[in-house]
Amino acid sequence: MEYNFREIEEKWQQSWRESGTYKVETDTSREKYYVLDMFPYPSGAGLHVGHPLGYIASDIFSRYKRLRGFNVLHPMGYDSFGLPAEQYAIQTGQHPAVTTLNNIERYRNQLDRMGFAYDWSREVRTSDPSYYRWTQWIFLKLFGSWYNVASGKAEPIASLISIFSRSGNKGVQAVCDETVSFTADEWNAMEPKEQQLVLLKYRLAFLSETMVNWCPGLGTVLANEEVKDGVSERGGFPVERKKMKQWSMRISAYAERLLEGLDHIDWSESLKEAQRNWIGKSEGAMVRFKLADATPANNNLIEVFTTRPDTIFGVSFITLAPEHELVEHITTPEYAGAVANYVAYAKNRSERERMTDVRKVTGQFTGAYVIHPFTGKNIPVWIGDYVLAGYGTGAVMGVPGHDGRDHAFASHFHLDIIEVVKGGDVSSEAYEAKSGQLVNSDFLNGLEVEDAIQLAIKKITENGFGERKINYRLRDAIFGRQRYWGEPIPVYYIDGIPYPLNESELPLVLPEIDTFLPTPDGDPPLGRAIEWKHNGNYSYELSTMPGWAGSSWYFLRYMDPDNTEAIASAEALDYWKQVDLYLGGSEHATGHLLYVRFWTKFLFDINVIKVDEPAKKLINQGMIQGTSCFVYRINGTNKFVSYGFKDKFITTALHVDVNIVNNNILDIDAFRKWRDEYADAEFELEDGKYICGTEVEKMSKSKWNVVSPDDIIAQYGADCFRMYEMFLGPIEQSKPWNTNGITGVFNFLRKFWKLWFSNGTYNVSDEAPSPSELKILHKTIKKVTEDIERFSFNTSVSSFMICVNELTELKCNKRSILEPLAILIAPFAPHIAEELWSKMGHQQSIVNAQFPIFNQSFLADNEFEYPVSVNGKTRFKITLPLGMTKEQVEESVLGAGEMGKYLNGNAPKKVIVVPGRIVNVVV
RNA sequence: GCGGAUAUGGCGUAAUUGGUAGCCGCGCCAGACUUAGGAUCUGGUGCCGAAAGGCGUGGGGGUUCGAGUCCCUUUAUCCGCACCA
Repeated sequence: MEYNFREIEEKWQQSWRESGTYKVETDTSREKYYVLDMFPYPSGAGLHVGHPLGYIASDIFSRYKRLRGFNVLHPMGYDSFGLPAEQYAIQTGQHPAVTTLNNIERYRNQLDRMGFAYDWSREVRTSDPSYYRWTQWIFLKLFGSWYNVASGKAEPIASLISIFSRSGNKGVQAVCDETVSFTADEWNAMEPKEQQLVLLKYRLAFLSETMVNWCPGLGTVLANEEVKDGVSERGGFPVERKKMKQWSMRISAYAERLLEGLDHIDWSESLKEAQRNWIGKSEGAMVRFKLADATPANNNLIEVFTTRPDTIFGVSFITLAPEHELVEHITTPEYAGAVANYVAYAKNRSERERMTDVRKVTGQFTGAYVIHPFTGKNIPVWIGDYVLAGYGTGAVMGVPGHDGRDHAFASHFHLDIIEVVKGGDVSSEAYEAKSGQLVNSDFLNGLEVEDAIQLAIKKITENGFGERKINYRLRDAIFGRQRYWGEPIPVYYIDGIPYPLNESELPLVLPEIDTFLPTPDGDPPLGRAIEWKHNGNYSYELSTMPGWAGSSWYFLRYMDPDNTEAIASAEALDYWKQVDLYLGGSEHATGHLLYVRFWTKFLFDINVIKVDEPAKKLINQGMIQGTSCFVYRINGTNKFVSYGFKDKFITTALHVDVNIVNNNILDIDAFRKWRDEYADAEFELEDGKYICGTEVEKMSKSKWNVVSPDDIIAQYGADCFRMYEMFLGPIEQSKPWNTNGITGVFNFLRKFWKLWFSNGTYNVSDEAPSPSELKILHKTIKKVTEDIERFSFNTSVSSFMICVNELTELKCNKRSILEPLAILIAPFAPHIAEELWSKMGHQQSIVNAQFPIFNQSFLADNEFEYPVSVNGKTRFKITLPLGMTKEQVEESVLGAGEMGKYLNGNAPKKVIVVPGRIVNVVV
């Protein structure tokens, strides 16, 4: 009987589906293990060979854990709200729900063919009202909470209201927007509307006037991480900065906890580093400079943030961001025109330009001066677009001697450069190192930088010029998208004030609309749902939630996906707790993975869950890149030249479908048929062939380098595909896709299969195993177990190959060896394992078997060949029985005849014995 | 500029704590069976050399009896962030 993977795989996939093999229940009598894949956005292109890499790895691990007796939760679902389906709807009119449904069906089909052990009864879809009802519920909780710095957690807004009515906001330590202070009486005297506006500044989900990344091409705002190099990540449309009234999430309240939590989770260092970087904690001081001429705004003060308060005596100017609110108040009439011009210039310079000529120094003097707090000297106030409005206070103290950007600014505008730290030549270049002695700095003179920083902060604080301050780069997350295909924000407006829906009114279902474009007067598409009103009267919020909303808590929903009373039952939440192993791409480092940690911490604060990190361990699978192929068209013609001639002409490289290229040789007939415009293409060939150029790139439809797993599975089967993807290399490494070695894996599976058959018929014997067979088996058990535990699946595949080669050589067909071997391979190649398992007479699925336990005693050899090194070089070998003590080995080696010629009757200087490994003699 | 990672045969890679570098697979070479096939089996395959032997983990240096592994330095590639005060 031949290895017929097609028949086997179809048979078992059907059997698993019908008998619910992978269904999991909450079972408190057993130890749980939760393995999660980052759920996919179901795109129209379907899966390519890169997607399953992580899914296969997590599947192997979850199957392994199950064989080890754990109650394993391993679910899958879809992040099914998103822009592409909506863009498609705009183009074709097809409802995004329909597009999404079709895509999901295709994904499911492809996933099923790979034999994954998902419990599909727990599937979630973020676009399903029964799911997003709870996303909206979490929004309401966030809306109804504020962050109390004193208790270090989120609290209900009611507690804040009661504080306000008792003692105003003076003693309240909250993370909030800037507010004026008020007393209890003032609070109680406020109109309800006014009170709501104040509360909005404290809520964790809040509405505010903020600078946003506006993308006219997509007609929506985008989050910082959705903007790359000044254009939108999806679609590549230009993005501009714009002030808009927007929903945001006060993630900044959690900055410190998000940072601190990284120390307690087992995530890759590079990923943690990326998050630390994104949070961007810096310690320093807030310093206030008094304006020389009185200005009504802001108590006559300019606040700056600095990490180098020690250089306070080196300040020779102050720079404000052009958008800084004080600019218009402090500018003197003499400079008003120039300042207005500069502000306009900076505003029109797009994000992209700002990024591309970072080093271009521009700025403008305002005519205003501040007074140096210690020296009393007048210091000019400038504006410059190297200062960012969004970071710190939007103002910096210019210390040209010790900051490169300030130095460039001062040099360009001929401002004073004062040396205050010794160690460099400040006339030519800023000395930025945090070491050296302070000079020209009054009470700081002679101190080292570290000490000077401390003393400077002390003096600044004592004199009321400022205080110690920790600043974070992390910005609050914009939460509204002016799009249709997302969760409606469960809020309605009365008189411009947002009010939350009642929990009982959820879900607020997305209304049907006829066109998915903004309304003629510029409202988001939801503005087209004219009848859609709260109580028939009040307008709902017209923006929807961003893509990350639904994915920020989905790991919890899998625990109890059909619950209609809560996000999940307390029982399920208590049992499954958090994800033990999370697998996904590193591209989510500063997006999804930060937001999901944020929401987890929030849900922890409000006692919905008992853990405050979503995933204990996280592995980033590498990306499988595609190999793009190129043809070279001579410009202005329909003539294509082979790779070797491309530099002889002026050519344009064009992507060509990799499926019509074989070994870099273009199938010319297929190319002519590929597109009408190429039907009469002409070619210049090399040796009668058209050679394509290649490049390794991200696999993508637009690059025509997508390889679908379907073709591979059709040719070699899912088991082979799974093992081959693992065999390619370490899971975390990115690598270009190629099928060069797949025949090796396929041959292995056939050899493996043949162990159970002689001359084509099933033949397994009940004979007792020999010591050498047991040794092979246990060597493999040991290796594979260790490999799986450390996620080194490529080496496990190698171990299986060695094992099968050795057993084939021994013609071993003994049940006592083959049975454990089948279990061992089951996580990797579940179909073939299941088939052989049932051939051996088992009624129950192999997934319920027990993973074989390694037994050291079968490995023991009775002798070992020691390589004997003399002065580090291996000179000869000596065979000794195992189990000798260090001293016995040493004695035997020194007594060996060959040792004599190195010793010449002298005693060795030193003998190093590593039992069972090596002996080294130093002479 | 800052941060992170990687570097081993022709190729993908392996080498738990420093202990015989190159497992396994691909490719290649030779042979067998067969006959024109991208099939199967057997043997070989880091480099130089006829051999003895020598050299070998991006380069240079160090620690050690012994370094792919530890330390310093340098180069290249990839990824993330980037006027963050």
